[in-house]
Amino acid sequence: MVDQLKGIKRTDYCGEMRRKDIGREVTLLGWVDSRRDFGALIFVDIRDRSGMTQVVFNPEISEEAHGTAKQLRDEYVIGVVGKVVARGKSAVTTRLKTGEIEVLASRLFIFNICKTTPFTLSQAEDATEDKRMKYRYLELRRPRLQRNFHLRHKLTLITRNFMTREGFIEVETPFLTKSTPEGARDYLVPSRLYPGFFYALPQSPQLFKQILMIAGFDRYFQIVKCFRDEDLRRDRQPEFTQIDIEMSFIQPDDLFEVVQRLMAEIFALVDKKVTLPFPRIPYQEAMERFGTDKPDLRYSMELHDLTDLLKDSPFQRFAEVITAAGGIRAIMVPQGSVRYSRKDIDGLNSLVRGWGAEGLVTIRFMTDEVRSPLVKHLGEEKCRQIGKELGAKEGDLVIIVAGDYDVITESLGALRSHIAEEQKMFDPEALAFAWIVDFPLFEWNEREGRYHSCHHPFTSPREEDMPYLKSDPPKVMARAYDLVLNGSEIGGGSIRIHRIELQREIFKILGLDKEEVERRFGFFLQALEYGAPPHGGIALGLDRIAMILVGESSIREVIAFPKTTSAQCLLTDSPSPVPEEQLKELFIRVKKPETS
RNA sequence: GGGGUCGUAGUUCAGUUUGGUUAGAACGCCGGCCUGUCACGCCGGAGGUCGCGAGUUCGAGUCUCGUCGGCCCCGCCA
Repeated sequence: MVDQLKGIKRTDYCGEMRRKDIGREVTLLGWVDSRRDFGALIFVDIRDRSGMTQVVFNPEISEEAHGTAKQLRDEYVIGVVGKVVARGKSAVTTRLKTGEIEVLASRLFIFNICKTTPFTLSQAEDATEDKRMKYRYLELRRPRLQRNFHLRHKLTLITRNFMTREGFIEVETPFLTKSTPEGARDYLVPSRLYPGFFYALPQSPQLFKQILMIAGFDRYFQIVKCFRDEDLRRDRQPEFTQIDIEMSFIQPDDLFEVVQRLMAEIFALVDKKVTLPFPRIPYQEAMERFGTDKPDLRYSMELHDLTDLLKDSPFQRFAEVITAAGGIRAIMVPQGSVRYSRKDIDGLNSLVRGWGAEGLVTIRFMTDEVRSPLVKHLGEEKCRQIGKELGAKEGDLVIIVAGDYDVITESLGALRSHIAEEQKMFDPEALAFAWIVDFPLFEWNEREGRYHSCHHPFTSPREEDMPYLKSDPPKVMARAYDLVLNGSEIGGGSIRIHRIELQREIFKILGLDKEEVERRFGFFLQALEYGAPPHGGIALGLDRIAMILVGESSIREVIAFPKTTSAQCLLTDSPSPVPEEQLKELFIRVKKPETS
């Protein structure tokens, strides 16, 4: 019933045969993608990782092969021996890359059968995501994911080759390492040999790569898994891959230059041209213009400040906001008055409310008419003036939000990307890179009543801001930078602190006492004392880059075995309980949460 | 932790607004016919815990409450 592989060897991949192969005898090994049975004549599309070929079973060629082909079902694993022939003129198809030829089968082997699959592989119609994850091996068999992982492979290969050519060497750093909680939640690994002690999986190899600089490697990189026990998102998984880079004796420009060329090589994989250098936008400016620190620059629709224009407003609500030191900001949606109905605008309104804003006010610029609730408060002339300020023309829509400065900025930022997405206001194939620079070094944490590092505590302040370190910490800018692509943060890094005095001072400002610093970072501070060179680096999110490279909207599509948004693996059913014995060995007793 | 949304045949979905006879369609699956299909076609057939659990009701896929799961977002992600 089922054949042995014996000496059967593949001569060709299914997707690679062309006219030039006509006349050859080939052996193909793969899966049945679909079967069309005409009784005497049977057509089977055989698929492997390269693509598909149509195989014809004709009893006049081989009675036996034809008889066996009767039994074939979707996803059976088969081998076909046959002759490559030209298709008849009317039978040529553009459906397949191999559409000019077909294989006339003389022998057919069935290596394995297959149960009826829980979803149809050969059709684009998508199964629900939990099914696709439970049967991940079937999902991965589909051409779309095959392509994603082939591209991801090329991405890592290009990166390794490029970095090597640039003089970087890849050094592995430990996965079982020290917990340094000041950041994301750690994944912990219990130590068997030291009861009650734990390793932590690295959130990033940050300190190791800095130590490698101290060790004189000069240029390091690593394609490395990182682990963060935080909630998941479309572009966030608990384990993810970084292209981790560190360089000695550099300024940010030296790093930007290398990373930009790497990006150009990566996106050349999909024949996309990357314009160098990438624009640089200070953090503050990004917030003001786009309402986010990771702006999507494929479209404009920038935020405009109307606070000055409306500062003597007769409209009471606006006056109140301004008195309360808030602001009034707006965006202009081209043809928004045409595209958005009243009801649609209600939807946008609840979106900004979700961001904490009180609500939005619109001005619709119609033919010879301005329609807005503001007309009766401000007059038509003032509304037209607002329109002019934002460059609104007939058919356009101005959306105004007033209130607390941060709230209106962020909610308009969210609105901006929501509208652009919904109205398809940009070329999805475009690439818009930018460096976001001049981040503040610290941010005030209300809950803990102390400063936190915006980036991480090893980030160097700007030289010119050093005087404010003690007197006015929020004023200090960091030598930190993010790399943004199409509204995604795909990397972040900084010039590091390499002098121990400064490092100690930063810890002090962060409110960490000396003992605590010693316990957590002592090993690192000690290293800094032994000739640490000036250095800096970046970590690039490989999964996010891969996602954009292949054109997916979730990194799950570029991770072979991803987890659900509740951090489970539906394929292996992890996490799962472990036998008592195993826990005992680790000196662990589990205390289950109270179920109320 | 919070908000939204989805859950009906193997799969994708309709039916839920306004409770009412035997829960439908397409694809897939099983059997039969077919020598140029590629969304093959034609004939016939099987297939349902309407996510799960309570409740309201003479009667629940439909209403209420709870719960589980997928996805999206906020918080979180140095």
